[in-house]
Amino acid sequence: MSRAAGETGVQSALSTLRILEEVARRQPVGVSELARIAEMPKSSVQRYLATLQQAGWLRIVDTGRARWGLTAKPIGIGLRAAGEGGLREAALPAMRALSRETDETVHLAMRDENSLVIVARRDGTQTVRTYVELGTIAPVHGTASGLSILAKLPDAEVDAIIAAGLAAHTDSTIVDAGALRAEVAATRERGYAVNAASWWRPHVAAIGAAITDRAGHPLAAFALSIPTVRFDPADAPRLGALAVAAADQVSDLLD
Amino acid sequence: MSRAAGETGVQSALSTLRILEEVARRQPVGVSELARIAEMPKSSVQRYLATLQQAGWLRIVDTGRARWGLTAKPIGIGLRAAGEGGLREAALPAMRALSRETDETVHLAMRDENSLVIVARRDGTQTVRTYVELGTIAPVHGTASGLSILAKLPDAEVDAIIAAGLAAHTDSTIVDAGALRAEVAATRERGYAVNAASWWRPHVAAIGAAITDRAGHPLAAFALSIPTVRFDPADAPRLGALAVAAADQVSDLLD
DNA sequence: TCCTGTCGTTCCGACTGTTGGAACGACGTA
DNA sequence: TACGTCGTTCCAACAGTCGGAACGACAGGA
Repeated sequence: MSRAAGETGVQSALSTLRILEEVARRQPVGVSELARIAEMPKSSVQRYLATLQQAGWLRIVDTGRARWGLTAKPIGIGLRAAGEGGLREAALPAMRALSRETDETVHLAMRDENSLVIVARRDGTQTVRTYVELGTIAPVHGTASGLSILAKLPDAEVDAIIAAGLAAHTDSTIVDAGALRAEVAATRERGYAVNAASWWRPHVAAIGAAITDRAGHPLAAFALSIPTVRFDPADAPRLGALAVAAADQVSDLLD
Repeated sequence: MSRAAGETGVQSALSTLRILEEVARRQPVGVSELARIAEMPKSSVQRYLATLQQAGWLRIVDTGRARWGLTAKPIGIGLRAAGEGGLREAALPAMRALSRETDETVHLAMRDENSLVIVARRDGTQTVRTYVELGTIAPVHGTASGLSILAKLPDAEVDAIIAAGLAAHTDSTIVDAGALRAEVAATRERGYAVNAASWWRPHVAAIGAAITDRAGHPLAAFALSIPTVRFDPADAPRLGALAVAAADQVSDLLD
């Protein structure tokens, strides 16, 4: 049951969690809209909302029209998932500095198995900027952050991720095992990762540098996220060096 | 259904959420321990865990002995609950400074209806310190943070909170409506709140100062958390002034 | 002004998904 | 060796969930 990957599972609980996530993404939001989005009967959604309210996760934000939103309970859960240790806290000053030095948007992405979660963002001042919502989950094999992390992993782990499958997100996502290994090798040589081809999101290029713990295991990464229209490959070495310096600085801070 | 406060609700979903919270608090943790804590049959807990795994919230951290822990998904949800706006981010530097100036532990608590959530902590260097786990939910009427917030609310809202009930947490928690109103008045006069009597947790005194938005509505509060054995009421004015200054500084930073 | 579409909410019978006791092999300890 | 506890699996009986249908309230257009 635990490994069949999509077999059994308490249906009503899955639906309820689905609604919770949808509310988190769209709050404040009403019953009918949720029912449409999740493709569930309105009455079922209503019941799930009441359940989540009873559990203390949601509440009605706007009593007039019954718009639902999150309570503070998820904050506590989220903080524990992020680890009290506070990689995020440790990284924020360096992020700010990196953003100022480069005048570009900086993302902090934490690794979670085969995916990344964007946990912090710092915008540059450019008139054209990239945008990613915090909490977004991104693929390791399709982002500069992810590649900078792969580059610091032993080959066995890289192979495990390849074995798990390389999903395409744009026309240029690297889906070939050999091509990905080559890119990892190139990243190792450079010290930073370059995504000039919009692997994940259209029109977005990026430069990534990994943050590691004492043992050299990659935990997270900084990414400079730049619209392709403004991205000049000639700048990559300069930006890469800055990103690596910022990431190393954070790495040194960690216990 | 939505207001009966503890009536209907999808049982299995409630149980599943319960397990999720328990895992968050005690990770890494195993099936049997969870079953004991939550007082549920082991097989049910196992099913809930599988469900949460399927939904992407949990995963087995230690495959050898099947210890469960959180994935990164809750981070995203938690970030949204905290508000991308980033009160937390805005407050961190001021917290650090306040902690250094006073050499005491500083907490940042966000208001959520009638309760507070501790969302950040900064320790002082003292040999005896107070400890609160991040994500902990605290009562508004029983903490210095809470009182500093109440003091910035209109009387009608204070009355609403009184009407909701004043639960006792220690012998000295303020449970009398009149006494609470008096304490609110005293806090308004002072500008900061003082909990010298361990209202909430035994042996813990505190000084609280509220953070407000542009309109003057209190959103959160700083608290200097000090073991009663070391707390000197004569220090309160000095510490209070520092806390208020730090809180005001953050208030000014918000949009 | 009436009408129509959509909102949030409530109800209840049919039925399906959930429940939890029991039993398993593996492991660690006395 | 024997015992306790661990995580895991199975399945029949049942309790809980499901979702269509209908409600009053509201907003906008004809």
